[in-house]
Amino acid sequence: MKKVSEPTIGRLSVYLRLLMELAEADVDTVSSEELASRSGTTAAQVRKDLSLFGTFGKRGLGYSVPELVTRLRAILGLEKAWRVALVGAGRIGAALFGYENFRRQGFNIEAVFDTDPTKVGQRWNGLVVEADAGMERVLEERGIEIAVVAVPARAAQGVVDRLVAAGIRGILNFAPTQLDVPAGVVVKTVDMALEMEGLSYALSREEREPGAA
Amino acid sequence: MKKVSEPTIGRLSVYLRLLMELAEADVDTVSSEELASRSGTTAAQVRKDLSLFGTFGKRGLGYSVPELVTRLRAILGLEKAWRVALVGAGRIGAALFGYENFRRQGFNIEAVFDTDPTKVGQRWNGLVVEADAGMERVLEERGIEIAVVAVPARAAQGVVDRLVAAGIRGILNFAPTQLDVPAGVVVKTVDMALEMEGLSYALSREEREPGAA
DNA sequence: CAGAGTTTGTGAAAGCGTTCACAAACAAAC
DNA sequence: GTTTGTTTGTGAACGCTTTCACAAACTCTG
Repeated sequence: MKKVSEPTIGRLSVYLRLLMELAEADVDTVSSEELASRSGTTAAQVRKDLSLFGTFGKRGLGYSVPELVTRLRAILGLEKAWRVALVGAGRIGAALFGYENFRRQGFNIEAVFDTDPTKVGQRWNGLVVEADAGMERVLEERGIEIAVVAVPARAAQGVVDRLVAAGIRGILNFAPTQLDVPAGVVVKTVDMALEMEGLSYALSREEREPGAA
Repeated sequence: MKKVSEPTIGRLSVYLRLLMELAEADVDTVSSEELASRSGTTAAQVRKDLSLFGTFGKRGLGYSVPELVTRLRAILGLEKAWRVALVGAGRIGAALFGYENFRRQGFNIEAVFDTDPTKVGQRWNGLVVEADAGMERVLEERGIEIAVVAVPARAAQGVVDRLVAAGIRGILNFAPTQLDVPAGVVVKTVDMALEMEGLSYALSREEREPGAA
């Protein structure tokens, strides 16, 4: 199998989302052109992305929506339900916990941890917030596979070290900090401040040299 | 001025964050090597990134921390305070509202909007949640420059159209959907589900072909 | 069933971003 | 002041991703 880039995987997720909408609307066939225009890319890009994983289309017709949904879900590993733990029961943690699109794709939050004694013991939608101290044991007991880190930046590396030691190999990080993990552990960072600074740059730039962007 | 890529801007933000920490610790000089190892990139990359905007270093010595902080803040447009509106007073909106790193870099949330009548009128840290209907007027009155869209996906495009019509040219989008905007308007999307699916892909892949990643 | 019209899959070309490698510039030591 | 050691700035090479372009494969119509 050829090498697959990060951006490609991101686009596959986008295609999948669109395809599920199309399936909902009982559309049964879609062209690369249609998919491209709805996802903000080009038809050639769509075909290249898909061709990395097999040949799913029919020439002269396009792609079968239900089939492509199935294929993409398989490719992205979304056929199983993932067991997820949330570390940090602050506002970001709460937002994530309530995020619909999470559960819908099979990411089930099955544990919530925090250090704050006033938060420990609270019920979140039927799930009890647990003390940070017992984290390793709970991760093991519940077979957690993915952790979401939503703690302050200065605490993040420590948490991550513990998660890695406990066997977690996938981490979604919200702390605005560089994390070091051993090979074999995957970290994705969501950095809102970074995105805002990207906006700031683009807007300042337009004021300085109009029409440049 | 040469063309500057998205990834470069992202790295500049990271460098700035590190430099502010160094400044806090009264470090006054830093090498590209040091900056690189702390930000997870290479020394050559750091120098290339910075060289796009001028020559800030001293050969044989490195970069002056305070000077580079100033320069980066200028480059990223962070010398001014940006007036930001939050559209959508749900959980994600609440998380963002309380996000420290936002205000610290000069992004001031000066209006919050929602359609839900039970939310309108609530006080958020001294700021009253306003009805969606009066959005355009408030944006104008308060000179809002950047909007954060934290509404359900199906409502996002409509909100964005109104924002653009009202003169907003920078949008941070949390809705998991493709947004169409005219040229000159910058949209950055933060898509948590997408990142999770990236994790799912990487983890599934490792199970199928260990050591591949 | 033949012909006209679509749409895919994919090598090849082009475009970008990263890495390399080294001369130039400076600091520090003696 | 000279030498040794360090670090920057940058053209060139490299590698990866995207775009192009078109033959092959299929549909649909009459």
